[in-house]
Amino acid sequence: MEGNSGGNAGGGGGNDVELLCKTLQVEHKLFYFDLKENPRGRYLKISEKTSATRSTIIVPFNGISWFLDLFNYYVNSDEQDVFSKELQLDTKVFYFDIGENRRGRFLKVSEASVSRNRSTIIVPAGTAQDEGWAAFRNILAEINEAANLFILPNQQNSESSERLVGLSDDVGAGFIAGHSSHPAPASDLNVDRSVDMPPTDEIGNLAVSKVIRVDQKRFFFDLGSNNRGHFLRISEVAGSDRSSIILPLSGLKPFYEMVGHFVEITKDRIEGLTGANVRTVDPPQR
DNA sequence: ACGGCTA
Repeated sequence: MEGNSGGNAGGGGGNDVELLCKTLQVEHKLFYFDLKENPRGRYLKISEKTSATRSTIIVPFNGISWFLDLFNYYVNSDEQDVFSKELQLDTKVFYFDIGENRRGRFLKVSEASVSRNRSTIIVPAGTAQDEGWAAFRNILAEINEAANLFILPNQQNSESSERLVGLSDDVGAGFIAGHSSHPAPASDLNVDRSVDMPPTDEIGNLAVSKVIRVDQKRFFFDLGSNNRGHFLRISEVAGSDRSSIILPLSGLKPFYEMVGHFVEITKDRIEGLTGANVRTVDPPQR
C-alpha cells in the first residue's frame, strides 16, 4: 500500500521527486531504497516490507556515506567484536544493534527523532557470510556513488565533513576499564559517564535511560519515581523474558560499592573481557 | 515461509 500518505500532511513526502530507486530482497524481506528530493533537500528513504509489515526510516542525504561505512563495519568485523553504534545526523539518532534469535543474526537499525515515533528496520545477516548485510551495503554503495553525481561542485563544500560529527563508538564503557594497564580504581567504575545526574527534584521527570548488553542479555537502567520516592529500575531482558529489580536511590551507593567489591575480587578473571556495551537510549514514554 | 525489535 504505497499510497497511504496521499495528502502529504505534515511532510509525508508523497510528492517528493524520486531520483533513484532500488530494491533488494533478503530472505523473504524486501527492502526499498528511494533517493528523493524535495524543496528542503535530499534524503534516502529505506523501507522494509514483509507480507504483513512495512517499516521505513529516513536517512538525511549527508548520512548515506555514514550508513555505508557502518554496514561495511558490520560486514567486515568478526562476530565477536562488533558493537552497537550510534549515528547522530541533524536532529535524528540512528541506533545500530546486532541481535540474534532462532531465525539467525540480524542488524536492527532504529531511527529516533524528537517528533516522530521511533521506526526500525531489521536486516537479516543472511545465511552465508553476512551476505544479506553485504548486499545491503552494496546497494548503499551504489546509491552513494550515484548520489555524488547529483552533487554539484559548489555543493560539496557545504556538505563536507566538519558538520558530520556524531559517529560514536560505545565500546568499552562497561564496568571494566578496557585495556588500561593499571587496575581501575573505584572512581573509574562509572557507568554513567555521558549523562549528568539531574538534581534530585528533577529525576522523576527526566527519565534517564541506559542499556548495557552482556552476551545475549540486555540490562536497562531507568530512573523513575513513585509515591515512595525515587528509584533506579534495572531490568534484565533476554528474548521475551524480562525481570526487574527496583532499587531506591538510597541504596544506589551501597549497591555500587558492592558491585565494585565484586569487580575487585574477580578482576583477574574478567580482565580483558569486553562483553558490556553502554549506550544512551531514548527516555521511555510513560 | 519466516520474523526479529522495550516504538
